Amino acid sequence: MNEGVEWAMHSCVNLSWLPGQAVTAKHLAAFYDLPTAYLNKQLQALSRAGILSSTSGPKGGFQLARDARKISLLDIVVAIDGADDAFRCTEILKAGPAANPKTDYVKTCHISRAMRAAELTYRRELAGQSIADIAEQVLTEFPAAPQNTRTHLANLKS
Amino acid sequence: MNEGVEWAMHSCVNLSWLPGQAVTAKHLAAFYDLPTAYLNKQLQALSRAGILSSTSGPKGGFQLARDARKISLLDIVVAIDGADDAFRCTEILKAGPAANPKTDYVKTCHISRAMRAAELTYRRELAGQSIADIAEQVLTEFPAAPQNTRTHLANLKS
DNA sequence: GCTATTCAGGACATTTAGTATCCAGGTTAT
DNA sequence: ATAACCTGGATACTAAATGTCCTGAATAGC
Ligand code: SF4
Ligand code: SF4
Repeated sequence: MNEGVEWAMHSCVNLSWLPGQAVTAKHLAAFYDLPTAYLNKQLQALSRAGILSSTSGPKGGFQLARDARKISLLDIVVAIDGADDAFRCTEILKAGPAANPKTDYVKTCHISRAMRAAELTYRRELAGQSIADIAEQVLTEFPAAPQNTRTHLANLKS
Repeated sequence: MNEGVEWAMHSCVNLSWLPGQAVTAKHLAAFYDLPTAYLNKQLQALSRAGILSSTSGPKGGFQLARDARKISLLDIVVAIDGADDAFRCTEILKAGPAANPKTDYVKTCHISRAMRAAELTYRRELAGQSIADIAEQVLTEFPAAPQNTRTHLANLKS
């Protein structure tokens, strides 16, 4: 899985501590010492997916485009890593004894179906977890986290 | 995910139609028109994992090392694709405001935990499906499948 | 208007992982 | 002895992930 997924999730949690405030890609990158230009690409992907909203110009940056409760971990995975399944059925059955060009083996093959079923449970689990859920868990364990994040970012700005 | 997983699963189902019979890598490859040497590597991995047993020499080949009911889809995925999670926590928190070299973020980070939980449901689903289950489903839908597989292989031998 | 800041995104370059081939060595049935 | 077959290392090729750079467009502040 693309490493940017991790960066994106962390960045979204951080942004959830700063509602309505635009944060530049440079600052989000400096936060975890990530390559700015590359993180920027991931943020653009989140923006295209409607998870973040961006504003150009000075005082511009990124912020959550909607309530953190409405942003699931699956949303982020799909935005960064694509919607493809990990298991790719290449329909090798087309060369086997039951070959039939008209058959869609992705749907009929039982192996393909079993793998797809597993992926669906994976996605269902991720869809049930939102950025707000994560933020709430962090808040419970580390009540100072939001303030720490804000001051850390403020120090970067200096 | 490694393409060999699909080859391996298909090959295992085929082998389940021929219990106690050794089938060469060449024939298993010809069955679906796969690159022999490369499929051979996957079969070796299955062999090292104890899923297949191999015999050298003429009349040699591969066969299931244990009852197909005891071979789960997860066993095959792990043997071919490794046991690593798709989501790799690179512990970027170590560069953040709460940095603490002693902390194992893989275990403490809530994002890491959420992703791990999803992977576990994925694995549980795959662990619950065996090669025998797949073979049984195929048999129900296509009662002639085992015989077709055997004759197809026999024709390749000629 | 001018300038500095920032996002948007295409064009690369680099690195890593997946795919594929080949060969030399060991095993075994005939 | 020979031919068939697995084992595993070495190597090449290809695709994908990772990372950098540069141009262009938007915009806040002066
Ligand atoms: S998973 Fe099923 S449909 Fe896909 S290539 Fe394998 S056998 Fe064919
Ligand atoms: S899993 Fe959590 S702790 Fe680990 S690197 Fe990702 S965000 Fe940081």
